[in-house]
Amino acid sequence: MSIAKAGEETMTIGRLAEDTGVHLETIRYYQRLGLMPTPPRPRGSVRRYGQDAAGRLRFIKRAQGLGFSLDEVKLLLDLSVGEHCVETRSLAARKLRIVEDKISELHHIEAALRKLIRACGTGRKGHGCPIIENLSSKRRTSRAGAPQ
Amino acid sequence: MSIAKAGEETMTIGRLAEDTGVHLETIRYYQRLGLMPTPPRPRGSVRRYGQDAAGRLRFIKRAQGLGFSLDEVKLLLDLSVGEHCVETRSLAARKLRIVEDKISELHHIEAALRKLIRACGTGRKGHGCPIIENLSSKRRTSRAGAPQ
DNA sequence: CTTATTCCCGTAGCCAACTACGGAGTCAAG
DNA sequence: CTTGACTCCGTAGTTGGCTACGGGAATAAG
Repeated sequence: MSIAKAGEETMTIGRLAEDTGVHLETIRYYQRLGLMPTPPRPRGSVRRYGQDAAGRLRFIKRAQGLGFSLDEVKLLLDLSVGEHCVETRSLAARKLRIVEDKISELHHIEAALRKLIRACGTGRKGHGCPIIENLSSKRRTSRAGAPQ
Repeated sequence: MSIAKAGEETMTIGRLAEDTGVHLETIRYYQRLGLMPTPPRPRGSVRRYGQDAAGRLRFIKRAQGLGFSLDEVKLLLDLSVGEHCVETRSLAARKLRIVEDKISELHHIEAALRKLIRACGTGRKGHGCPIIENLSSKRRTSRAGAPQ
């Protein structure tokens, strides 16, 4: 993992798309957004991509699946090259806080779902869903508000 | 919590919006989608809302903040009144699976972020971010793919 | 060399989730 | 009973994240 590349740019964009399961047009879209690099075109030829590109794509998709917006993903990626440790650290810390909040809220939902399933299994009907109970109260919001 | 309401519909939609921090137009939008109830208009007057409406709004926003789409939130809300336990149960179970997956992936990110912060704190620069390393590998995806 | 795929790239369309607009109806204060 | 704020409701615009289209350039296969 450490070494690699330098001359391994072998895939065309189509192959890259196929390999990663990311739509070709989406890759080009990411390039426009600056999320994916746009390798230079060898004079009068097509662009080539290596494994690093595939990894980056997978990263984007996973992070996105966790609720990060493309802008946030961009931030995360920028963090990763971190030369300026100060802001990098605070960015990461803020991200961490958000992630922790999400985890804790998800744990609430998880518990509520289990409860619901159990109640449902024992024949208990409606009568006030624990999911609703858990999430519709006014108390501490841990910073809810902005979706995602 | 069990009893309540029945005559407590006191807020106008503007007040409801203010109380919950949800944009007024968004509330009306949710009504159109069937996510929020549209109380009847007292002959020749304005609609009124109670605390239940506020709770429901908070629920929607929280669930959404956890990555549920409005359609999914609708499902969750429908689950909550569950009279038909069979499908309710399977729906809840599927939801639970998704929630668990999200939690586990978030734990990965959390660990990666902590690592990054620590590495950053000890003066270590770039040289391969743990976040990237964690998320860009090809191995098990636990069902990544569809964003959210 | 011809022909079939791909690439390239700009532009346009699509869906979810809002957000804004505008005119007519309501309500609350003075 | 007038005035200013708010509500109603339909329609239209916006943003994020894609996805599709189309014509011309590049390979790749025969």
